[in-house]
Amino acid sequence: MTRPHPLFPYANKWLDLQNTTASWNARLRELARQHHFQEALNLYCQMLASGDSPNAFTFPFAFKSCASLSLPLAGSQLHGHVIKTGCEPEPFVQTSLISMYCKCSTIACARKVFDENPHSRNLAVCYNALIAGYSLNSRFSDAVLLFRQMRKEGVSVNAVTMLGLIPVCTGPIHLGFGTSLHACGVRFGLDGDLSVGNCLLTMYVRCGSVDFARKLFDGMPEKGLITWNAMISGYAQYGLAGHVLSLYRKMEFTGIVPDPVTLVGVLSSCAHLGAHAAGREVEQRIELSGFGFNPFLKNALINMYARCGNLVKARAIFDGMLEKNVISWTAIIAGYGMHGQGELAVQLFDEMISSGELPDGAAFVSVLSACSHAGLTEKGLYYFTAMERDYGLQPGPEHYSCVVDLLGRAGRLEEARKLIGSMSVEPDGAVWGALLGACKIHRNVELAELAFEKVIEFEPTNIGYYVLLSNIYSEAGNMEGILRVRVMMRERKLKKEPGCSYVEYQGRIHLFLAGDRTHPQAQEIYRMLDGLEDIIKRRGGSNDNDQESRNEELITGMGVHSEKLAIAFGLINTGPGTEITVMKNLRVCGDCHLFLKLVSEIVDRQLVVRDATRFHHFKNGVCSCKDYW
DNA sequence: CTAGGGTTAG
Repeated sequence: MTRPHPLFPYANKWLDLQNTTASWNARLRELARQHHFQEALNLYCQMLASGDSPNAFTFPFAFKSCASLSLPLAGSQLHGHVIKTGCEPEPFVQTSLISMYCKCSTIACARKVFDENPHSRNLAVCYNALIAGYSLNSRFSDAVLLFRQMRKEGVSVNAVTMLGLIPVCTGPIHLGFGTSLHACGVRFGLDGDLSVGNCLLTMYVRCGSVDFARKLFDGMPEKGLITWNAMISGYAQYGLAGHVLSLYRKMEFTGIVPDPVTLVGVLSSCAHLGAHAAGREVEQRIELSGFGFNPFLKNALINMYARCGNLVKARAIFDGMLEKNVISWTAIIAGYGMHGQGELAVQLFDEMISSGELPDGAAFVSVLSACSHAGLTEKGLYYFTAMERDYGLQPGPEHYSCVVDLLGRAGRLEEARKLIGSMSVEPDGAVWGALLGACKIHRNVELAELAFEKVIEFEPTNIGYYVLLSNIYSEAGNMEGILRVRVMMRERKLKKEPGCSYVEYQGRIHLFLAGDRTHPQAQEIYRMLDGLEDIIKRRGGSNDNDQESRNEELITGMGVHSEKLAIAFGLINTGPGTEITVMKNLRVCGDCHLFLKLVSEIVDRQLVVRDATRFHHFKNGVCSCKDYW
C-alpha cells in the first residue's frame, strides 16, 4: 500500500479505483510467489469488487492459489470467469486450469478442458500439465497413454514432460517403464538436465532399486543439493543408515551445504543406528544453520532422541513445539512405548486425542505396540476396536501383528490364532512371527510349529525365526526338533551370525559378542557380571514366588550373552543417575528383558535395551563412532 | 506480467 500523500489524503482511494488490471496482476503474482495463496484469492475478490476485470495474466496466479489450497469449488467458479472474459484459449490459462483441476483431484474436469480445446491440444505445456496430473493421482496407464498420444501427434517432449511423467513409477512393477523413460531421456538429450536426473534417481528408489539409483548418482557429472538429498533420503528409507552417514560425510567434503531435507535423512539414520553422539552433532548443526524452527527437523530430532533412549531430551523438544502434528505425537509415543513406559505412552495418546489431533494408522501402531510391551492388554484391545469404529481406519498387517503380540504376551494364544484367521487383509511374516514369539514365552510347541511353518513362507531366510523355534524345542527338551531345525538351516545355507550388542560411550561404540573377552576392560566387566548374578541368585532363594525364582534360575544359567556384557560395561563406566542404553539384536532375544528388570532393581538405574537388528556393520570389538562421519 | 516439474519426518 502506498502512503497517503500529505496534500491528497484521499489519493489512495482514488488510485485504487484507477488500478489497472496490470497492477492487480503484479500484486497477485507477488503474493503467489510468497505462497500467500489465501491472500492472493482475497486480492482477486477485491479486484472483482473494484470493477476491474481479470485477464489472461490474472488467472494463472488465481488457479495456482486454488490448486495449492485445494479449493476445487473456487477453482470451477474461476473457470466460469475465464469463459466470461473469453481468455479460455490462452495456453497459459488452460495449462494452469488443467493443473488446478489435477491438484484438486478432479481430474475428469481437467481432461474435459484438455479435450474441448483442439487448438491448445497440440501444445506441449497442456500435455505436460495433464500427464503430471495423472501421475499425481497415480493413474499409471492414463499417463502412459497420453504420453504415447503426445509423441504420435508429433508434439515435442521436453524436460518438464519427463518430470511430470517419471513419478508415475511408484513401485517395482513400474521399474521397466521407468528404465525405458531413462533411455528416452537420454535420447532426447535430457540426461544432462539436473532435474530430470534427480527425478530418475527418485524413481529408481521408489521402484525398489537403490543400486540403480546409486549407479545413476555416481554417473551424474554434476550433482546439486537435491541430487544428494534424493540419494540420502533414498538410503534412509531403506534403512541403509551406514550408507547415509558415509554419503553425508562425502557431501560435506564436496562442499555442498546441507539443507533441512538432508538433515532429516541423516537424523533418521542416526535414529536407526542409535548413534546418539552423531545425532547430537546434527542437532548442533541445525541450530547453527538457523533451521531450529523447521517442524520436519523437530520431529526427526524427537524420533532420534527417543530411539537413542534419551527420552528426556525427546520430551523437551516435543513440549517446546508450538505446532505439533500426528508425526510429533507418534514419535514421542513410540519412544515411550519402546522403552517400556507404556502408561506414559497411553496417557500421551489420549492427550493427543483430546487435543483434537486425528490419529492415523501409524499413530495406532505406536500405541498398540506400547500397550503390548507394557502388558496393557485390555487398553490395547480397546484401541484396536476404536481404530476402525471411531476413526474409520482399516487395520493393516502391522496392526494385527501388534495385537497378536498383545494377546500372545498375555497368554491368550488361542485368541491370537483366531484373530489371525479372521483377518480382513493377508497376514504377513510379522503377524505369524508375533505368534511364534508368544509361543516361546508360553512354551507352546504345537502352535509354534504351525506359526513357524507360516512365517518362513514369508521370510524363508530370516534366521531369527529358526533360532526362536530351536530355543522353543530346547526348552521343551525336544532334541529331535532341534535337529530338524538345524538340518533345515543347513539345507537353506543359513548361518547364524553371532548376535551382538553395543553401547555408545563417550562417542565410541563398544561392541560385544556372546562370551566376548576381547574388550580392554574384560576383567572388570566379568567381575561386575559375577557380582550381579550372585545377587540375583541369592534373591531367588528367598523369593516365594515360584515363577519368578524359576526365571532367575534361568537368567543366571543362561550363559554370558552379549547384552549382559554391554550392561556390565555401562555400569562400570557411567555414574549414578545416568541411563544406559544397550543396542541388541532383539529378533533372537532370549530373556534379556527379564535380566534387565532384575539388574535395574538391584542397581536402581534406568537400563534400556534397543533393537539393533540391522546393525551388522560394527565389526570386532571397539570401533570409533567417528568412522561413520 | 505467462503455464508444466525434482528432494523432507513416525
